[in-house]
Amino acid sequence: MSTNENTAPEQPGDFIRDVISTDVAAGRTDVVTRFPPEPNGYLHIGHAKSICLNFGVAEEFGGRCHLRFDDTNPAKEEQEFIDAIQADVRWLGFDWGDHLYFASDNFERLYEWAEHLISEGNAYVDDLSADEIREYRGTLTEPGRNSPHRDRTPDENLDLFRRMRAGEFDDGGRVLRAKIDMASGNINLRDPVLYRILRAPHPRTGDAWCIYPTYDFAHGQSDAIEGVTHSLCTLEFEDHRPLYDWLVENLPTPATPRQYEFARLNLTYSMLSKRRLTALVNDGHVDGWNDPRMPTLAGLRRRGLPPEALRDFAGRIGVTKSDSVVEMALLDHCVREYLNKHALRRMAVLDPLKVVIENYPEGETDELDAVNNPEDESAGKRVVPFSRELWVEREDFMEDPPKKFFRLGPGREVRLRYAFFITCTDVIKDAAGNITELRCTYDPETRGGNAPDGRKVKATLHWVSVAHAIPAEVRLYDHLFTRTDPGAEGDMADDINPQSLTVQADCQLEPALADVAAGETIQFERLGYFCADPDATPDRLVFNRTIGLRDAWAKMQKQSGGKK
RNA sequence: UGGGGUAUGGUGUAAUUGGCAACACGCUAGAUUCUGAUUCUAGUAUUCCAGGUUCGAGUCCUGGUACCCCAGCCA
Repeated sequence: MSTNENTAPEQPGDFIRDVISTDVAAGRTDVVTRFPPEPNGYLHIGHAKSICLNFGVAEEFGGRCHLRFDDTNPAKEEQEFIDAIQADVRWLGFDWGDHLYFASDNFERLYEWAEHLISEGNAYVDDLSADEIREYRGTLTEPGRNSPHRDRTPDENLDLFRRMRAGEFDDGGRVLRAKIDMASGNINLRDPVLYRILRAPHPRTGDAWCIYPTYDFAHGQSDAIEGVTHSLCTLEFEDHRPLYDWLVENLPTPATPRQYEFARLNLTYSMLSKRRLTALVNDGHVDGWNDPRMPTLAGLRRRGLPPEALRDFAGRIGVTKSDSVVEMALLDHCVREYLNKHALRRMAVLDPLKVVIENYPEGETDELDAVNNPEDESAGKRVVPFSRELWVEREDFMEDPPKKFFRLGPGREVRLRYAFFITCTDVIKDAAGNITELRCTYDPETRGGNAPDGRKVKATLHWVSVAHAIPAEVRLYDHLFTRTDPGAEGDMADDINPQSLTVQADCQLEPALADVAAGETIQFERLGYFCADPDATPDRLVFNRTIGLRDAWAKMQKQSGGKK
């Protein structure tokens, strides 16, 4: 992932990198970070920011980055997510080597440390119910009250805690709490719960445990056990840092990791909360976690976004502590910029209109050279078949074109890309007045796309030979939501874009598209970038539109108040 | 009338010890073009507010304001 440019620092600095630089300068040269997902859903583009930060920082400072699953709540976690998350991180382009960890690997040690806390008088078993604990906790402005069980002796607590582990109590019957300060302004310090009783099969530990540590009791300790030096997380954990530090201080941990918080990513027209993405999937608003409209890595991948573009995006948005909303247009730009340089060009007609070249001999076929990628000569050329009957894009013809419309119209001459100039001579309609076919003539002298007499045309159209065309379905995706801030007012479901998916069922592709590798993103000339979808069958290919090309004409039409 | 954070163009970020507010995206023009794409050129617009210190403040001081997070036995 490193560039051959040995000068340009591709990643600008940020406050996190500043902190690490300072630490390194002070002699703490070992830099260890970690990406710590909970396996209760799929990764999304917000996670990509964190992944790029954690792995990027580790690489830049010659350290390492761990992949650690924070799997402390078996009620919500599944093996499917564990597998998917690993696949997504790899796809994004990162490698954790041997450093794959699970918080659950530390369950035994965490349990011992809980007993340690109890022995030191720093934790106690509470019999209060969840409701009572909430009530005793106080409010944001009023201090809490001590639990009546707060002053049990260490021996009594030890006995109770061991019996919790042994399964003597019902789920939720008792908890272990840290003994800190029920009057703290920071609610996380009002005797936070460290262990709860929960009988649910754990994807890793099965039914070995019926008590599970909370996030707070597992995260920092896992960092310490792994030797993580810089524990990077999002802003909402800022209030947890005092607790993180308290636990590390009061436990015989092998190291003292430090937590730093940065702002999570927000993106216009999308929603990046795992809880709400889960709801989109479960409520059937999308086809699954990898629906191409989803901001999940699996969805973006299926839509055809290259991981390079995502990494570029992550680098450009920066890392700060201020809440912000990044425009989707920036992501779009990163995608187009990468694909413009790397994607092969092909021709495909999404909404076919037949053109008959009247002066072209029937049954004859010509083979024309076409460049695979004008931005990359090494991509070579291919041959495109031409014949008397062709498909062109329906919207590239207007019977009564306005002055700004450069494309085909009665009596107009345009270029067919890499082929010939053609002139429209007749428009054929059905009984209902719909245009069913165009009759044209071509100029044999313009073979290859240029006129020897130097005459110009105002437009170049993409096309496909009818006799050689491959049928396909093309799925056009738009923003999943109509608002830049879905769910900001009312129900998120009300903001779903009813036109987020448009299916073009009978598209016609040039033959070279027959054997595109699934997952490869290609430019359909003049239309956009498209990616073969696994839904394809032997007799029908399926393509997803990754993103359209910028379209000055469409913009003009929009601005002049819709189409005419 | 709790605690923790954050404020720089439309958006996201930058700005050595206080020294001409910069980069990118977007947008608007124009040039080039066998993709109305790409590329190129130009333009557009910014320091939350009020005081203060200073020759000079985005940066330092004082006082405000706005917004975000926290009352899971979720992470």
